[in-house]
Amino acid sequence: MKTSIKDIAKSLGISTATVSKALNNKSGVSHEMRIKVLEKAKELGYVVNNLARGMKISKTFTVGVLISDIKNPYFSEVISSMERVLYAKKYNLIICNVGENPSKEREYLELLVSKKVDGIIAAPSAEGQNLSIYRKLIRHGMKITLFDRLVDAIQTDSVVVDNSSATYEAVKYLNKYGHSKIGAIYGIKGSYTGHERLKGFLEAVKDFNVKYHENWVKSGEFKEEKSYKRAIEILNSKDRPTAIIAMNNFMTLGVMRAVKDLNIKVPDEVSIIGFDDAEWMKVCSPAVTTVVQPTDVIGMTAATLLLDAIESDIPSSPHHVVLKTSLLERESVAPPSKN
Amino acid sequence: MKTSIKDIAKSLGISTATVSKALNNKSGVSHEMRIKVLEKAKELGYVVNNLARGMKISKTFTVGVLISDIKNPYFSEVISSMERVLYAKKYNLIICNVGENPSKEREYLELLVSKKVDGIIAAPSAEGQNLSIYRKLIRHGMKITLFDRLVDAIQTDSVVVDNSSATYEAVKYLNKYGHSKIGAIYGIKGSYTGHERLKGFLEAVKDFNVKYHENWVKSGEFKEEKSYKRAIEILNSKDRPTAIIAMNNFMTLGVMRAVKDLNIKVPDEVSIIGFDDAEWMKVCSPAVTTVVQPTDVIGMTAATLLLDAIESDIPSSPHHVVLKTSLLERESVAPPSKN
DNA sequence: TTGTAGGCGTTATCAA
DNA sequence: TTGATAACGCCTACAA
Repeated sequence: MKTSIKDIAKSLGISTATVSKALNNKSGVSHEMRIKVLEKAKELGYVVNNLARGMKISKTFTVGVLISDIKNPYFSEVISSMERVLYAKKYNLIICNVGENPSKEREYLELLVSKKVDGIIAAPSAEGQNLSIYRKLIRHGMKITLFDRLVDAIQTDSVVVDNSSATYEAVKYLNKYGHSKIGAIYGIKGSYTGHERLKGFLEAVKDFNVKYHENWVKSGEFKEEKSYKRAIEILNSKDRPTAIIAMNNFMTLGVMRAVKDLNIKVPDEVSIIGFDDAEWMKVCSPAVTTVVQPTDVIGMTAATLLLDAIESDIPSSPHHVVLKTSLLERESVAPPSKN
Repeated sequence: MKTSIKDIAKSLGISTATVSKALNNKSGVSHEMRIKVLEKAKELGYVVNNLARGMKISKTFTVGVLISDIKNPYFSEVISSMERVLYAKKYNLIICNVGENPSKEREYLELLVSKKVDGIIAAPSAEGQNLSIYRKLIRHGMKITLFDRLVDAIQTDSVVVDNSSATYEAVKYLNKYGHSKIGAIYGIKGSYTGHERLKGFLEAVKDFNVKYHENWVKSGEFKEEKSYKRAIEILNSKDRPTAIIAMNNFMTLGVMRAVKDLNIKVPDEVSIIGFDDAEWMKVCSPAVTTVVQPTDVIGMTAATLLLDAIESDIPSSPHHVVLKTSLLERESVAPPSKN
């Protein structure tokens, strides 16, 4: 536990330099000596001190992962996938769960640099208050990969999904089923994903001549409870839409709870398209047709991008990866009823 | 980014000792000097190097959290709660997602000691192959708090839930509704939670004179797919039970999918009690009556226990906290039908 | 092949 | 109040 290379050296009557070389498979040690050192190390229960090591080689094999909510299955799936690729290369990850709290984000960011992480993977806080900090970090050489929420103003690797075309396609799909009165629960206009998804929706509404009514399109602020209330309002309006699109997993849940509580038959009376995939969407009745994000690929890509940046010394221009979402057809969409 | 106290010292024409004292609010610096140092530090964008610091003070403000699956909402909820209390005291957490892979668990454990974490919160791998390692770590002074899966053989703080009485109560509840033919999908006998939950079930079966049939009680190995298959088998048996208890969230999902695919009405034709709570359980039809674990309290307690152990120098005898589960009544239980 | 010694950035002890 | 200096454990020229 607290044995150092000094102890090994002393007990073997050799120098710490030799021990270090032996332990790190460097040249300059005889085979026999290396064996002896390795054995002694095991015997003494030696474990390298990565603080000292990191200080010397300026590398900690640690990366920070900054997200808004680890309870959100989207994030835990992405993290799980990141962990897989990072672990394969012996990197650890420090989780920074910042909610939507910019000052917590700031504190964590500073903590990460003080701990000398080799890089950061971040889904920056929605409103982008800390843009300048990210920029400063990058300028100072910190490797950063952004995901989920893209910040155009930051020149660095990023991974996002085709948010606007995702909702565009959702509208198109509903339209093909004959829907021309489509409502939506969107996130937050000021956030990247919120903005993009709403944009795609509105474009499609225009392109496909879908009726638009401001009472049908409301913000659920990415939250279940808000969405539940907004959905109730929409569904209770006199001339209600025949279909509703929810723009993330929590909001989808809110909408589904709303139709359940109002005792509205899905998809007979109203069709629903969700966003993100979650276990419950396949067991609930009806199973929810939804736009799914490839969380596994998102995590892998982000981690790989960061690793590449860390391990290559020549900084290349930023890679911007845009991944495709797909519409998973289940049971919550049908042609509108004829009344 | 790469300014050190040396830079501050030099640019102010003073010694690093003074700078250090000023920065750390230690006595032995004049007020004026402290101000000057603080200003210069900000001007130069100084950030402490926690590797060097940790090396000196033997403290990293980092704890490792070792779990089997971060995608499991049980764990992500617990972690979220741990993060809250840890963050409040400026500790970071390193996530170790080990699946059910003992060698990965071993590697991560070693990584954690090499990174000099101040403590470890762990839900040890099910079969307990690495017991001796945990024991050795504790003997060497590492602070460890176990949760979810208790290992009696390890003398250290722990927090678990009253697993056996949880399933016992579930049977009792069903029995009160008139069920005397009750099936179960349990986890893995060799694991702590798997064992305990099955034990409580069997005890209740005996105490309440519930009919027992080995075809009704099968292992879902904590997995959805297995449980789905086992549930299908149970439900297709000629003399099937009138109620089924599933013993974790994934297995509950498997059972619910099974009844859905077999087109069996719940709770009219068969009653179901799940384990753990998840979003989907409240939206699916019927909403699932389930045994819920207080994930929030579990995480808080484990983190607090660890923090206490870290921050007190006199080692006290281990605290074993057992938290209560509760049965959340929703819609999936009714009296058995009369055929 | 092996060893010596300096330094990574801090903090802490002891003098000045 | 301030400063010089020795660690913490490791790696790495460079010298032997």
